[in-house]
Amino acid sequence: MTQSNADTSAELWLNAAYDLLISSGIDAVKVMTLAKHTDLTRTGFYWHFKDLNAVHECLIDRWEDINTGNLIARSNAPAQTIAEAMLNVFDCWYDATLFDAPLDLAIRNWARTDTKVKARLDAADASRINSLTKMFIRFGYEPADAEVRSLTVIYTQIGYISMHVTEAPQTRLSRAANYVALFTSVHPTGRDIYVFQKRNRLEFLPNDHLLE
Amino acid sequence: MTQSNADTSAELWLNAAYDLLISSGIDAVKVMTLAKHTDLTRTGFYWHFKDLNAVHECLIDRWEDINTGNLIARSNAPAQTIAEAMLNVFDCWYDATLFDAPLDLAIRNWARTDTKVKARLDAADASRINSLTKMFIRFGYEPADAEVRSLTVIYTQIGYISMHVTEAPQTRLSRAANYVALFTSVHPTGRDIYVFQKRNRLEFLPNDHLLE
DNA sequence: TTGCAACTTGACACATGTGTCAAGAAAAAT
DNA sequence: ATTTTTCTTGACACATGTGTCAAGTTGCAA
Repeated sequence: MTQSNADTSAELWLNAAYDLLISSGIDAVKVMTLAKHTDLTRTGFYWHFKDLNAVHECLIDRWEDINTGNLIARSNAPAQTIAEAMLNVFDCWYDATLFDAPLDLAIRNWARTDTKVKARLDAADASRINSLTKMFIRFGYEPADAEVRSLTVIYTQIGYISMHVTEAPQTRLSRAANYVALFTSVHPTGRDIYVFQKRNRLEFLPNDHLLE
Repeated sequence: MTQSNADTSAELWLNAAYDLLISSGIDAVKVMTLAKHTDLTRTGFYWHFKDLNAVHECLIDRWEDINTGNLIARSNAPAQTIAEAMLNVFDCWYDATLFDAPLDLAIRNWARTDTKVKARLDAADASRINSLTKMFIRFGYEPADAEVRSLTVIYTQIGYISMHVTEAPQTRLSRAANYVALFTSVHPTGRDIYVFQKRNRLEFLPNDHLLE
């Protein structure tokens, strides 16, 4: 599935590495295994990459760019209210192109055994929390309060991923409003939810009554 | 730390395997590595165990006995009210001898790559949920409702473990009442909390006003 | 003191994995 | 038409890991 849109064969190798990392963890990402999955020869790998570690670096870079990158970008998106700002961040959990949850989980498992990865994960978590904290502060929250709220957002999201929860789209959407209320202590307006729903191309459910 | 109370050297091997599983995952549990950690020789391992797989089985058995075993036992403990029954189950999250959270997490990661372990994990989860569901049903909950509540209990707990959350004892205790209320829709009495607190030898906080 | 349980030492055969190298083949670019 | 990029084939040296075996040691126990 991921191999389909590969321009170069370097991307083929990378995509195979990505698939294996997601499905079986970093210990499964081996040159021999990658060769089987790409239908290329083992030695050809070394034409593209110095060694296995080079691919490892690429995987972490991809994760950092997509996940931490987009989370920070969404927390800096312009908004009139904190509810609107929070829903901007929520895009990450509703749009798979903005936040790769399986990759985040795989990186977290990898970090359990690799100190270098652990260091980059800790740095990423710190900058994610920092960016969210700044968002809350922009909307008038006290710094200490803002940080606790940011931690709660991050913890809840990581817990959700770890549990591999699968909810029906309706369930997910209906909960979004509750989570916003929980995290910000401000109830999103019907308009906020409508815009969020439309932006994420979620199914239109019979909840137009939410509109003001 | 775990090696201290080992009677036989078979237990020494098992404890080393346990420590490695917890800290670095099942891929780190190798005969050579175990030999280094036990200060025994590699070949001596085969005097006690048929092969590596035998130790793997022992680890899963230990996990099943302690975690699934105690969870089911606590959900069957006698209680007057559902709040009391729920707090009986909560003992597992507050008493490390009743439920080994790091082991549960390690087994869950292992199950991601090993289908046999996945099968045993699924079976364990099913019987945990089944036992909790029966508990709710005993106290008059509708079967469908009882199952959703059981799932919520399990999911919350697994999420908590996955996040490696560390809370101050006061925080943990104060949240227990909230969780009971959330899971059962019944507020525990001051007496319930007092008994739970005493049973788990938690610090006595200035909350005697909770008593009826 | 005899014997067994609990090891150690050192070897062997085997599998899987890494990284390198030399000699090519196939296709695309110039 | 020739060069360059993108590979393949097959080999080599090496490391790490598994499982087995033969022969010897150590310490406790009957």
